[in-house]
Amino acid sequence: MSSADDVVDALVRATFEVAGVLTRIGGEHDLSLTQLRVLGILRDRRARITELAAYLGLDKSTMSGLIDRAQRRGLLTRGKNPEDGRVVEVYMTPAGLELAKRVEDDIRRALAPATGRLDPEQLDRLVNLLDIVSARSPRTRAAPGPTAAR
Amino acid sequence: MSSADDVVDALVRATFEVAGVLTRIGGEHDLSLTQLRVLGILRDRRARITELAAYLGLDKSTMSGLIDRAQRRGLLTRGKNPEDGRVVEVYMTPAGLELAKRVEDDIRRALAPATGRLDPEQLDRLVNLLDIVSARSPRTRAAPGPTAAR
DNA sequence: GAAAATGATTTGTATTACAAACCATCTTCA
DNA sequence: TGAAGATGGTTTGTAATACAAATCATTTTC
Repeated sequence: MSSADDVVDALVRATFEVAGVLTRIGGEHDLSLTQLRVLGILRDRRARITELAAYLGLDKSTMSGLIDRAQRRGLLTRGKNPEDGRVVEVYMTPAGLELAKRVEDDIRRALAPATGRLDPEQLDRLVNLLDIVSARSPRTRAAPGPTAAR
Repeated sequence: MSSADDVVDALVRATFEVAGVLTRIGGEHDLSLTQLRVLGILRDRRARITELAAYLGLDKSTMSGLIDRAQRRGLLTRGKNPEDGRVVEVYMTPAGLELAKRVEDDIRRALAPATGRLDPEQLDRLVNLLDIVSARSPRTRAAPGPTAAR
């Protein structure tokens, strides 16, 4: 059985490919891959430093610096937690949200040639398969209709 | 149509997940994600500095340093090109090949829980879909037999 | 209320990355 | 042929990323 090996190859290849696109698009907005992720996470919620660090698998000191620079650029803000004086909550500024939206659009545009090679059924299948791989199954989709057999 | 958006989400999520695994496994062997890629590329062929840089989307000066450190660790070697005195060819040492193999095994092991959630047919489908996304279609597989409909 | 734990920042060091300047080796072509 | 330009790498300088250890401030625990 070579499929198990093949899928690792394919996953790794796709990973580097997508990561390359993300790095390029991020770079066009002066954002590193990590900063891109931070913006992505903070798009719809605030989070504390340690929480972000744990989620991204980074040291809290690394996170501190990352937040510093993004804050200096006016993309996000540090706030206090009224319940616990030690905690720092991070959330996006309007400018940050604006940038995040632009970047997201660019990413969709940049990946369109790749995803565009798939027909709707294949798209659906790929989403489902990736969700399984990411241990996110099953996806709560907009259309709860008859999704391909699973 | 939300599939086109969903697939970007799924791809990005899977990318960060796989990249996280690669970063972790690499780290266990004191290898950055980039160094991991370099080893992966040089596993079965030699390459010149500029070639590697172009392939990885890095500056040649970055590549130079990367090679420096890997060479200092005894993982790879710089050689001359007899046809063109300017060119530096890079290739793995036995120790580098050894390490690359160990890392690859570890990566397969680390991804096994994720890929293991797929049955053989799903594995096959995922490989094919990812290959299409990576503009690599169709894959020349070990088993040229009746692959699932495409 | 002192000691321990927690959340974040600071400091120091290595790596990654880019750009510009530089050196050596081809290539071109006058 | 021999100077000018192009090409392939390295060096140097700077910034960002990342970790670890030390530090500071604020809870929590006993």
